[in-house]
Amino acid sequence: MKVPHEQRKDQQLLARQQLYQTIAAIPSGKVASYGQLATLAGQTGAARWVGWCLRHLPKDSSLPWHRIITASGKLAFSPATEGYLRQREKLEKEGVQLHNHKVSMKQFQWQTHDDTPF
DNA sequence: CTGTTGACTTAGG
DNA sequence: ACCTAAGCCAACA
Repeated sequence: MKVPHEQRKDQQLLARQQLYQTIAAIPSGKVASYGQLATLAGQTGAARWVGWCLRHLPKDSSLPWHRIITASGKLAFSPATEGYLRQREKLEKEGVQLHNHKVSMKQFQWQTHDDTPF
């Protein structure tokens, strides 16, 4: 039996792993929002937490972090920043085009009907 | 322990 | 369509 402190730590770790797993499940060419991922990872309403996790992502991580955008269809980075350009580059490489700093709703929400892996 | 900050979201103006 | 205010979670000073 662990002390509550450690249980909480384990919970957070588990949540992060679930989040990573969810992110990894995003198909190429599609994108998802922060809040959406938070919900799928069992942390409904924790969009900022998702942002925090991505910010502290290991450099060598192979997660498709670039497929994560805001709920409004825009990139979370400010335009003209390095992060914005990197993400945009990766997205376009996968066929996701940005129209005036925004992503088309069609590529948004990767889980269209019943092909959800959950 | 309070306040701030950040790869966010939603509801109202 | 853009701006604000509140709410959200974790980390840091």
